[in-house]
Amino acid sequence: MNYWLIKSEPNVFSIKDFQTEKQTIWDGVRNYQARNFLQQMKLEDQAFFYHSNIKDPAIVGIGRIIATNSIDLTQFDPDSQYYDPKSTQQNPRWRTVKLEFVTEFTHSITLTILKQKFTVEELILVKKGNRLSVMPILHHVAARILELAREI
DNA sequence: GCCAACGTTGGC
DNA sequence: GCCAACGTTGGC
Repeated sequence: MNYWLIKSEPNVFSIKDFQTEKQTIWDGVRNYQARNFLQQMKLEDQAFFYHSNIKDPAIVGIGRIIATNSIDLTQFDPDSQYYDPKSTQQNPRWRTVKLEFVTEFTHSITLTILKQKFTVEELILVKKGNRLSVMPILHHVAARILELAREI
């Protein structure tokens, strides 16, 4: 079982929304590196849920992968903001996964804390200017994040 | 709201 | 294939 981190702007989709809706399709990813990581996700992998683009960005909870490597249908929808006119049904560009809500941390782990606890090599998230919205998390880093979620 | 960092686009 | 211009992300 592997760990990932996915970013979401809480104004758009928050951990509370996730909890309420129980499941969500992680569509709209339009970055090749992030797409490739989405494709590598396996059933039962877990994803740390990160709130970005707010005053105190933080890891706020966890989701679990319940469907892998699905076609992202929004790429074919001209009315979607994620519409990609260059993608074809024969050769779809963009993939997605389905996630199930697992937990919201009682104490979220802020970016400030993450920067104190982890190096850029351990956790690319803490690198200045990093914009990757889907990334793998090393096992030992995941274990320490889970500890932090209990300790704080 | 600013702007650094980065990815993408398109002219050449 | 290079790279300037542009658009977006996201921390601050």
